Amino acid sequence: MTTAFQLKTPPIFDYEACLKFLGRSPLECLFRIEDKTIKTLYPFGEDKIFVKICQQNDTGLSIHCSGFNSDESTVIEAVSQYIRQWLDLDTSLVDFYNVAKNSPVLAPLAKQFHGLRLIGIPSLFESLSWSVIGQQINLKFAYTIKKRLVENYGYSVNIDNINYYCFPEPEVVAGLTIDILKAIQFSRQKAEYIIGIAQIMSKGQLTKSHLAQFSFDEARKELVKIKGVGNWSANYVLMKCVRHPQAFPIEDVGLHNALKFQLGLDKKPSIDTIKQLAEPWGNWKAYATFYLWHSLLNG
DNA sequence: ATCCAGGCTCCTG
DNA sequence: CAGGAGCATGGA
Repeated sequence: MTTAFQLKTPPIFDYEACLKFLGRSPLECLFRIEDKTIKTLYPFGEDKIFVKICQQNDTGLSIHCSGFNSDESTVIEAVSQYIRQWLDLDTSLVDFYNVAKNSPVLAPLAKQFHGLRLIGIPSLFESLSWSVIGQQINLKFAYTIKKRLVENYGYSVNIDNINYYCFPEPEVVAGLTIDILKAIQFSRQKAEYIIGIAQIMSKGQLTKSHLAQFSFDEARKELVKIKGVGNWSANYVLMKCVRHPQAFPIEDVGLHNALKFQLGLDKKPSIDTIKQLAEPWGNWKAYATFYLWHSLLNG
């Protein structure tokens, strides 16, 4: 079946700023951007819904869905929720910009990227996996590994001669072996970590809804218990998936480099320096981090 | 060739 | 708890 609808956007929203972040890697394999339209395959139970998103006008996005058997109104609701989470459409940015105004580092970025939303990763398994993959390797290589994992083990549909992919399900990854993952250039450790996470999740011992019931600090402690998930990864997931605004991956090299550049330092700032610097950001540390990451994109 | 990359675990002191 | 070694491997 096919359906189309409009999704209202919040007052402070810049679709093209979001597109720029989404388009940051040519190796991205979970969605495509073409003519300012985002095309992706959204797993919704048995349905793998082909979703096209484009800007309709200043107040809304135009959403087109196809390839589903579920009830139309159910699909519209689910896809709406998915996009609102992905593009963070339900957050008011007014307070963030007030905080940014008083921060020498953030003020210019807030102006430059006005309307940019914290692009998330709604799937818990995907966000955890991506955080593990991204540990201590350059982003290009991380995207390459993700692509191999997705193309080999993710559900795919061919539409207009192009393959669209869903991130692999935990049940699938739980059944893989370390050697299989090493063959697509996971390190042994990362292969162990991601299979372990997949096993925990496929057994239902870790779910996003469960995690969402915890406070930020409780959730962080829960995540850090998982082998392969340290403080950086936990904060990354809480920032991009569970969407705690105070999540702050302070050990992040990209954050360090962005601060170094923004502050005109000759060295990367120390963790202590960053702690002090970020203190006034209060509950907007996740957004601040995201804007700093975005400042590293050129062009 | 050398250093770096969106770190983590495990071991010491 | 803080600090450090070892890990693993492509990119620039």
